Amino acid sequence: MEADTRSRILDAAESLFMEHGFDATTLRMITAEAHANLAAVNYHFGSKEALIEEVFRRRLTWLNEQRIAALDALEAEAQGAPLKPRQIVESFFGVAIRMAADSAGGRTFMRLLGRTYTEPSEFVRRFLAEEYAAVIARYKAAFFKALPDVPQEEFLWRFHFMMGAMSYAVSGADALRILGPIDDPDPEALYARLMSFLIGGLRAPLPEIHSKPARKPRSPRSA
Amino acid sequence: MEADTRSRILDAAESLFMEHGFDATTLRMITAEAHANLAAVNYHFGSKEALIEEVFRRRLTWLNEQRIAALDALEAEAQGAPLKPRQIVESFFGVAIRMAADSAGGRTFMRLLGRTYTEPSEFVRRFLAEEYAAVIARYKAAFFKALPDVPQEEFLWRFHFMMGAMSYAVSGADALRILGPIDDPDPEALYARLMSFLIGGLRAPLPEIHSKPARKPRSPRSA
DNA sequence: TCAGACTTAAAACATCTGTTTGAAACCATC
DNA sequence: GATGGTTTCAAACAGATGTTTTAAGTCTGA
Repeated sequence: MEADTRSRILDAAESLFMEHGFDATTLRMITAEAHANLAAVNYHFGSKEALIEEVFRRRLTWLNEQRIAALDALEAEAQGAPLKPRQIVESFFGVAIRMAADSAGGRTFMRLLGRTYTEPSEFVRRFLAEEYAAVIARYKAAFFKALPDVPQEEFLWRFHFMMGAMSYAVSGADALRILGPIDDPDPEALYARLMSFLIGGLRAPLPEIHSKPARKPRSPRSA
Repeated sequence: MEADTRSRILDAAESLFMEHGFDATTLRMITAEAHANLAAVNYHFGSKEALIEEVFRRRLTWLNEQRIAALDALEAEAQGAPLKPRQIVESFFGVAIRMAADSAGGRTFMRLLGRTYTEPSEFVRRFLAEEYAAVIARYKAAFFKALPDVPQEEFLWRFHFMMGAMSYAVSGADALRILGPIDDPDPEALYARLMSFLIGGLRAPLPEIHSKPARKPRSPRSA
């Protein structure tokens, strides 16, 4: 019934990081929830930083392997022809949404991951960049091939926007409470909704960019 | 040149919160950057929590007033007719993007705000919900009137996705580094890009949702 | 000018932080 | 049963944290 100490610590840390953030979560909170001794974190992982990295690694590696495998399958089937944008979007974000639908721990992890992209802490961002390097390169190439008429810079921003929408999608009802009461999402419906929105945004007409700066209202400096 | 202590503390706190997050930013870091005594924070604001709230309040109040004023103007001009979705989106997110374009402190603040929507800390979320209550109610009403064919729940999710995209848009190049090197955005170009994406997503075809009575996630086929 | 409020300053407060220590407990293998 | 490596445990560590205290400065208005 009880997993080993190492796994219990990872589960507790994942959940608590999600709930309180990295800095506000103390090792004492983690070890208490994991029914482990305080020293166990430093024994099994070496430091709190190393624990944070391991919390991400154990799921993120699998997640990105799934993404690459999905892209491999699509490209094999296409036999060198460009993929449809929708296929690429679905394979990248679909894997994530499916993981978020996993009640076990995937949901907690995806919500944690979503808010970590914009995490201030430098070492976390560097770590994420490394973990993502391979999969991002593959998907960038696939998108550029699928949308040759879209300038690269333009597309990168759209991809960035899509990540933002996805992040909020999995962060779910918590942040949505600002907008008012809403049902907890059925994963299938959430997936359909997000895909529809993402494809709509991705395929939107390219913006006309004027160089002339518009007048802006003055914001308050101090009060 | 030097503002008073209170303002210097607010500016320093805003910048440091943005860079390191709330918990990792200590009062000693803030007062050092503000060239103020450590006790000044508790003297002027009462506590660290109250300081955090004041950092948001001084700009957020103004921001949401601008939003309501923009909506007032649009609705006066329309004389009771529904607004165009694009107008509503532009007035809500345009104000924010314009504030983010302000080099003084608005940019720092908007980036801080963007990542705070998903902030774990309970008291911050409650505070934001209160600050947003009025403006959200107004915009919800305007959107429902402009898009009567879109179910309310559907729209709330799309609004949520839009907030996510906007949050990532202003968080900007930092998070984008994961995707690879990219120029720091010209505010006008960023505004045009985001608007194009948001409108595309908002106007996307409604997803076909195989309705929700299925409580079981991951059930591949059911009615 | 002097009193009284407001503001700054230095130091100390109790508490909490991540980490380390050294000994006990466990557990498979001989 | 003894051995040696692995894992747990309670206790302590040095340092940092938000907050409070007490005293000194600064400004304003009569």
